[in-house]
Amino acid sequence: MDTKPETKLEKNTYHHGDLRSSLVDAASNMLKEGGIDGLSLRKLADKVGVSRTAPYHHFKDKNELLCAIAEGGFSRWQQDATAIFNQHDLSPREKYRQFIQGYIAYAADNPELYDLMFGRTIWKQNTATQSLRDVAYPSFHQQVTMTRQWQQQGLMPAGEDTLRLAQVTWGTIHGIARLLIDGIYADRSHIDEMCDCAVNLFCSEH
Amino acid sequence: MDTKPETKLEKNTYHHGDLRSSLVDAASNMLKEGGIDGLSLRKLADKVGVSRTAPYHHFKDKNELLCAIAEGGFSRWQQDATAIFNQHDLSPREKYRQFIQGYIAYAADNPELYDLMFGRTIWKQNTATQSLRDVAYPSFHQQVTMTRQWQQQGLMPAGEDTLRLAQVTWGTIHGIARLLIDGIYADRSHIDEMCDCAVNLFCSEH
DNA sequence: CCAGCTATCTTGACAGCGTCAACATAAACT
DNA sequence: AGTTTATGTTGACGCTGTCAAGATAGCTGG
Repeated sequence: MDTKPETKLEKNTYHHGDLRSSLVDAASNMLKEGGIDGLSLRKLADKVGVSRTAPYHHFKDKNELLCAIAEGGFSRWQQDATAIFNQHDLSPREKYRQFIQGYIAYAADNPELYDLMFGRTIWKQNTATQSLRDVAYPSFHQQVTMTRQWQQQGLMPAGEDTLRLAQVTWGTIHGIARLLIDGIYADRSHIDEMCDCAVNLFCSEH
Repeated sequence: MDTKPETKLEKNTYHHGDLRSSLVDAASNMLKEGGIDGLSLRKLADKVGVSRTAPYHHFKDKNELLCAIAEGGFSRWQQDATAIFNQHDLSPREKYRQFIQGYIAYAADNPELYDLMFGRTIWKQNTATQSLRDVAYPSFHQQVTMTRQWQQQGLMPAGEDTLRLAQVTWGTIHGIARLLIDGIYADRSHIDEMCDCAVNLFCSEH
């Protein structure tokens, strides 16, 4: 035999030692390649070098694995987002522009991951893990919090109900992201112009 | 045997007679029930009363069947849309409000169909049938045409590039529709308020 | 130090899926 | 009437997710 995949610290033991995170890592790559449907638990197990059913000792089913992947996606996006928000010396309007540009860029760079994070596979079926919820819900809620702030800064119309405004503005960037990653708008080259257009519509005159 | 599904005009012949449209009909229902993944060609054939592979004489593969279903979805939406546009005695603003409300209502009433029509299954994989393209592309393009008209009517900002504006406004209603049918915004009860909010953002003062 | 418990990994099996190949039937055309 | 063509059938293959049962190894208590 001896055909096990070698890593630096390969122990080649019966027990893998760190299978769970290895699975999430490899699965994230597989997701990137072939999307949710292209992510096969059997191929995944094969890639990591364990038997078909080994993953089932770390994830109840495919859904739980997907939730784990999505969780990582939310964490990384949260980092990107706070990096944008923490920038100084930027007008609120410019900061908002960068935010939605960064949002769509994240989606465009990780289309399959975005589809997993904000797609129906997890949310429509209502199969989100608790730990995924713990990461995702704050991310959803942040959109409302930020919207309130933007209203207070005079960037967005104060007259509108904050929740509705957040839903519409997030809906917009989500919709643009989806049109992009779903292949309806093929070219990324116009993203910037679209973001500018959205900012013009949503934000009061500079 | 005699277990064939009976219809009024049941001929019980070897040849079905109208299998193709029967398949599309039954498949549309199945889609409504279980979504794209829940639509199984084998169950479908069983439901219609033919053998597993009979559908393959009418559709090259599952994708072609899906395209045929989507085609019907576009036709029906086109009817709804023109009905809205043909209304008289309505201000442009009110007409636009009814349009986006109707759009989202159509999506909410036919979530799985909408997912098929505007989802990645068909467009990302670039597997749309020619006849589907012939129905879908005009529908996409209409959004631009209407946007230009709305700009000329003074409803939407004339300064913005028409194509970008169309992309952003369509992106918005598409995004809201998706958030709704993907189970991220669970309740339909706030649709009207969201539409009002969107109209306020996009359209100049009445 | 060793017995036993538990976590982990294995092979075997099953039902469901889309789809190809080969064959059967009926209708349509020459 | 005879042949082609359209449409239906059964059989088979490889893929999928997942359950059940058995094997191994590491941990924990006596």
